[in-house]
Amino acid sequence: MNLESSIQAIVKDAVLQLYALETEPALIQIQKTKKEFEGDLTVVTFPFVKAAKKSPEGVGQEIGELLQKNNSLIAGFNVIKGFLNLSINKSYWLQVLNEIAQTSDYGCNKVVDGDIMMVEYSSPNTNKPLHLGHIRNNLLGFSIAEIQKANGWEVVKTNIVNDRGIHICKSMLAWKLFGNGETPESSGMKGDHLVGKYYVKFDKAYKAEIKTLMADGMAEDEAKKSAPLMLEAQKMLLAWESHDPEVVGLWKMMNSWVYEGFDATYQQMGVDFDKIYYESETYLEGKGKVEEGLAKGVFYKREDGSVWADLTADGLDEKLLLRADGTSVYMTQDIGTARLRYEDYNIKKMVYVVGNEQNYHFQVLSLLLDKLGFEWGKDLVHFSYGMVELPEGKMKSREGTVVDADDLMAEMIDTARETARELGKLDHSSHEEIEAIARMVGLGALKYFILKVDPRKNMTFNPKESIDFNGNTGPFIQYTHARIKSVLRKAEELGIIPDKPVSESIVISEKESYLIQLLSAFPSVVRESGAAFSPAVIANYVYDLVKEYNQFYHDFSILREENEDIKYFRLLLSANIAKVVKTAMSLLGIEVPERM
RNA sequence: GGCCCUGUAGUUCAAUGGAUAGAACGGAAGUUUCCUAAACUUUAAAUUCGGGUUCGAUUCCCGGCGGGGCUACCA
Repeated sequence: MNLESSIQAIVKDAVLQLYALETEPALIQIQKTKKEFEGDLTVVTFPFVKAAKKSPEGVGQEIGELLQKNNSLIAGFNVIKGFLNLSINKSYWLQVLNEIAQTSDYGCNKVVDGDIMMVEYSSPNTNKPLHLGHIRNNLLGFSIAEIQKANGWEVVKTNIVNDRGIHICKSMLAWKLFGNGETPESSGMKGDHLVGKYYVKFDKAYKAEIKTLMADGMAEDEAKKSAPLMLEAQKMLLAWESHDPEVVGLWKMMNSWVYEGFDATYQQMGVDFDKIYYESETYLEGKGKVEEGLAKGVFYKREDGSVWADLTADGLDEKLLLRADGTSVYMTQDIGTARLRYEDYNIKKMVYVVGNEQNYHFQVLSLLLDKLGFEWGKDLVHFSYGMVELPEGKMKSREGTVVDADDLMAEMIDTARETARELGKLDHSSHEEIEAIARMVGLGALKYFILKVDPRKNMTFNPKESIDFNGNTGPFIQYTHARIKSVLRKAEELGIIPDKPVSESIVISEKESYLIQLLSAFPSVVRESGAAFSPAVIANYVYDLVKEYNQFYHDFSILREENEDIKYFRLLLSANIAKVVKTAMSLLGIEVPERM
């Protein structure tokens, strides 16, 4: 039983005794006391005022007195307006610290017991390299997977690679026409970037064709449809679908370049997958289900042969499921992939990490799966996140305003290395160590920058302003961890290792008990972040913790403290803050260095 | 047009219906014989507008204004 629910229970009894008011303990509002007031926990008294027929202050005073009299946990209280601020006994906090210190997997909850959750994220197209939008997707996907693991789920991280379709044919065609046999080896380019180059080349040449056609008097729509390059790309797609060996050979070769590139990017980013699905292998899977739905009368066929779902009764539109020529669309494929996944794994919960521009799609998907009789259709989770925008608006790959993932990560690492050099931080470190730390810090800055924002909201990234390394940033948190580790190393040289409980009778400061209180909140933060699908909850928590610790570090001596018990206590406190920081950051997919 | 999301300091972000709306960057002013100054301290600076519900609204509801998205036989 945690402190908050204990207090709720005691307050419930007090209210019953004083005012004969029956309340649900869970409805009693307990909050952490604001920093500017004295106390640890605050009871909001307004809800009892009516039954008590007294002023909020009076109610607070009465409850406070009763609690203090009857409960040794309460060391004191004060009432301000309708807020009853309770001070908790310091020995209680020391006891809490000792418990935290002895819990090796502190922060992990058994909210569920090993049920399988599948998290789909990344889902790239194989015609261009990953960009900043993918970075947000990948970081959120990886992080939420880690967070759900910490909450007891067995998580299967999955990726569906969009490796077929007209857009893939475009880069293939451009390479065939303009490539002169260029390969990653011959050009020294990373495979995904090389393929992306031809995707851009296609678009340029295609636009030129449209322009020419329009100059000859053709309407724009018509020109777009009849440009020779587009017709050629469509022909290529048909050839691919009929397994034309030459086209398939080209496709395999170029895709293998892309995968090599993606693998490098994923590895640098520190994300991974347990199971990868390829659209080329799954895109026909949904058709059977649609036919089934058609037979059941859930869907209907139009005169031209196309198949539709009528969702107007559910407040949505009509949705196409099979084209007139019998080929499948995005929605059909997602139905098929979902079916496959549930055959492959005993999934209890399916999570799609996909941008909020597809909210409608997933609303429909959920409904369709439900109509098709999948009992899990209704409660699939669309982890919908906001776009990353530039100051001038949306990133547009065709206008060359996308921020490339590889470039950005490399820049961040360079900046980290340069900053460390300027500060003279790593003058005595080996080359390998400097590189490892620069990578941790550079990526830490980037990842924290992205993850601290509420995932649902759009966020702005200004490429001209570099991501900060000071203030509310990843490096700030990493630095604090490194500082603590440094103190712990020095303590170890003195023969002090904080691995035993501390005496619960020593006198500690408000700052110190507040730090313990923050530590004690960690498991519920992890739970809340999992329930809300928000890594930002953890990011904000760990920042608060570290900010408080830095003030403590500045104002208190640790190793120079003369009282041995207090010195030991501060070491134990510091060690456990480092432990929680490390765990919390790992849930964000961010590593923390031992020194920096 | 219809549907959905969104609007907080100059900027980027916080705030289960609760106290004097928190931070960071940027601005101004400080702290280093002392465990790492990527730190710490002080300071100026914000809830788009109008109604409603409530003891109490940045938060919930209605309306106006602004921003974004979806509304493809693309994925």
